[in-house]
Amino acid sequence: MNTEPRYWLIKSESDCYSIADLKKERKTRWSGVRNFQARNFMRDLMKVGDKALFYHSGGTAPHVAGVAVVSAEAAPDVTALDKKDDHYDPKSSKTNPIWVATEFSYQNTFKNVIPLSRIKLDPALKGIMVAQTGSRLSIQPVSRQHFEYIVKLGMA
DNA sequence: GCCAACGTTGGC
DNA sequence: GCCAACGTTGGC
Repeated sequence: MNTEPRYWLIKSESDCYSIADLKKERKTRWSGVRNFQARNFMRDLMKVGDKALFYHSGGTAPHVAGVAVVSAEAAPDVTALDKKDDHYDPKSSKTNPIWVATEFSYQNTFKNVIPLSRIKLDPALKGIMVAQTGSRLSIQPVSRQHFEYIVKLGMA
């Protein structure tokens, strides 16, 4: 296995759950992920203290809005077991939960949001996964360099 | 609202 | 195990 990712990008539709919501709640379970690759990142690699760019997808100008920190490791995603929940998955059960969620805590909100269009244009961010067309993965590893660069832009 | 990208499902 | 069909994500 290659080096452990320590930095992430997590997507959320801003009118569904935004960084302002996280700020208000202070922390949240990142439930509702129904993609195996994204789940595996949470289950196998995310450690308490890992940092994540909070990305708002959807809307007219998708962007990175701030930073969240992993504050608890993966635990079964209870929304998969709840028949009334939008993310209910009949294949999951208490004994075989299938889906998990880590917990994220609020760290900060960028002074300037960093639009995807900006990310795509910046040579320093060449190769970042979120800028690749059709990159639908809702949890993505980010290199330390790219993470720190975006945070610097966001807080400048 | 359109459509490209791509993950998942299911027939064979 | 292949691959076509289907569904979903998400940028535009």
